[in-house]
Amino acid sequence: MPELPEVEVVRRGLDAHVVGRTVVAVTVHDVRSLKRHLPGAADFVPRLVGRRVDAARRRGKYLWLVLDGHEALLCHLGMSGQMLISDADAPAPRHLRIVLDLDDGRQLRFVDQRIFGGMMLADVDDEQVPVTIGHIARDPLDPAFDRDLFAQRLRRRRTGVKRALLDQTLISGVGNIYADESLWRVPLHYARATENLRAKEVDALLDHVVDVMGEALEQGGTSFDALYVNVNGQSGYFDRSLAAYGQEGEPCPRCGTPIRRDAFMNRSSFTCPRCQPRPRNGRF
DNA sequence: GCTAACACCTGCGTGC
DNA sequence: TGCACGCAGGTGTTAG
Repeated sequence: MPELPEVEVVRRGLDAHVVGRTVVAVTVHDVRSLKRHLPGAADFVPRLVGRRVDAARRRGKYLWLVLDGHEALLCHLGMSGQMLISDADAPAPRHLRIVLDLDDGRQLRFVDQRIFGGMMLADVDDEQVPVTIGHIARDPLDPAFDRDLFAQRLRRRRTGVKRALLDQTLISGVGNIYADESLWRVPLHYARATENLRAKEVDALLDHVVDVMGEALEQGGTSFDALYVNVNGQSGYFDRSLAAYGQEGEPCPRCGTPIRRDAFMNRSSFTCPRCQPRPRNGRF
């Protein structure tokens, strides 16, 4: 499931293989991957053909290729999206949705099993950020990320700390995996009320978010199956380092208590019941 | 304005 | 063997 480190691995691959190339043809195999491009494939294809890719950029889990002119090809990988660089004659993978033929004879292929991701063309602002993601907050690996502003906004919220971490308008790039890992490291229970968090706890939480994502990035991201891969189709190794996420019943690496799984926001939360006790007045 | 619930979507694993 | 169902979860929309 691509979160910030996985998306950054893909961005680096695009930076190496796609920047400087020109799109010579576009094939849309499944229009559902263009559901955020409201004018549809009939508009998407001719607008993209002939465009040169000037840069590969990212904010949180959003990824975009800056095109010549004031436009970008914006992409979100959703839960199962992949951006693969392939030779044009390589066999088409299952769930191939969109293909960009490049001027070096290779293809940029968008593969997405569950179709939660997609592509769209968008205008960019003066900082070359697509205007359609103007509401997405900066991510904690962004040099311009403002820690004080984040802490201020977090403590104004009236919700649980994990719910806030997953809110991309407050802080971007954090998904279920890294939220659970960061909270385990502090340690904090996911239901701790944001308004009761102490400044030191917010500070520690941010430090751990940055650390856990940095470590994941060094290991090429997290992979539980073949769904997350870099542009060359290779998986990362960070799943071998997870302390809490997906470890139900396994001993907590800190105290040995079995990790517990709770239903949370139609998904799962993993905590150590001893290190991360449930708060009395928690918010879910 | 803020928060929470829900729909979207497919493949895999499990139980019957 | 085949079917039904639950689960995985990021984002946008809608309701309160």
